[in-house]
Amino acid sequence: MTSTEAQDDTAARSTVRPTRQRRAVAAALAGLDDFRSAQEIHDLISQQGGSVGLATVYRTLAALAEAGEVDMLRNEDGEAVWRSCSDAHHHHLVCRTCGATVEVEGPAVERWTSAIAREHGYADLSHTLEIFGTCPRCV
Amino acid sequence: MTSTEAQDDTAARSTVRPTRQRRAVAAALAGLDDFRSAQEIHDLISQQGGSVGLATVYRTLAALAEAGEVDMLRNEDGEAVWRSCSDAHHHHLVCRTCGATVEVEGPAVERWTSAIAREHGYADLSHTLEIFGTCPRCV
DNA sequence: TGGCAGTTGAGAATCATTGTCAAATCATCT
DNA sequence: AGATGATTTGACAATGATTCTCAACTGCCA
Repeated sequence: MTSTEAQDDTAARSTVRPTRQRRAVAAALAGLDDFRSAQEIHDLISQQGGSVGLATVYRTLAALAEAGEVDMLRNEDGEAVWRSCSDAHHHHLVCRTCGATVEVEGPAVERWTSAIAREHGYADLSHTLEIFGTCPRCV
Repeated sequence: MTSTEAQDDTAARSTVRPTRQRRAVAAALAGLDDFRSAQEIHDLISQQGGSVGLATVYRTLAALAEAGEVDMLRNEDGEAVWRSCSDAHHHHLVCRTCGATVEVEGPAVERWTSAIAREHGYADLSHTLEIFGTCPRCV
């Protein structure tokens, strides 16, 4: 990836086709505002009468994450969970119990991580920052 | 767990026995300064002539992590990796290639996360913050 | 020195995630 | 409409990490 994002002549053809399945996954995500596992999203689609293979759900989620349309993070059990998100770089405040999520931004943190990394000569940075807690509704 | 952490009269006996296996794991960790997977630690012990079951390595690492003597985090592949650590709360700057790690502290970040969480009414907080990059030695 | 709670290990069992590959779909060209 | 080649899908196998099971083993203290 990251190479021929092309749209030349031949090899062009954006490749990513908006199929029924992909739309189903996107729709399921759109109807949620908390992080869910691939299994849960798969089940959700089934419950709503849809039918999409689990493997396809994984593939679609991976593609969406790659495209920056959804965020993927690992809950405290190490399981991958997804959620649709805004474009800008941000982090999350996630309820450990119900999954309710708040997107938060921390420019200062971004600056801090860059500074620390630079200070130690690390390049090609990335970072993870998630806050877990119990939301007000879960007492 | 989380129940009878007791230390009364009878049931007392700190329970955790320093066995050959546990010492081997601790020793292996002591000889490292970067994050390693349970498998790697297991292999390392074997290479040094020791013999400890993989399940035991997992159990010991979990116990050490619980006791706060080692840090456990998930690398970008979602695999759990461990490393001996200092007592104080801190975060890590980890080389994506060789695993070289720098412990870093960020009082400001701690304050920020608390403030954000409080602001949204979240309680019983915890957070993860890891910085990944390529260390100077790995270009 | 015995007895027992705490431990261990080998292998089975889970479980999330990814790979395989033939069948189904699509977009486009005739 | 019909042919055609590329993409996508899905059922299922394959991986791989982590946990569970349970009989055998071992520190420890009386």
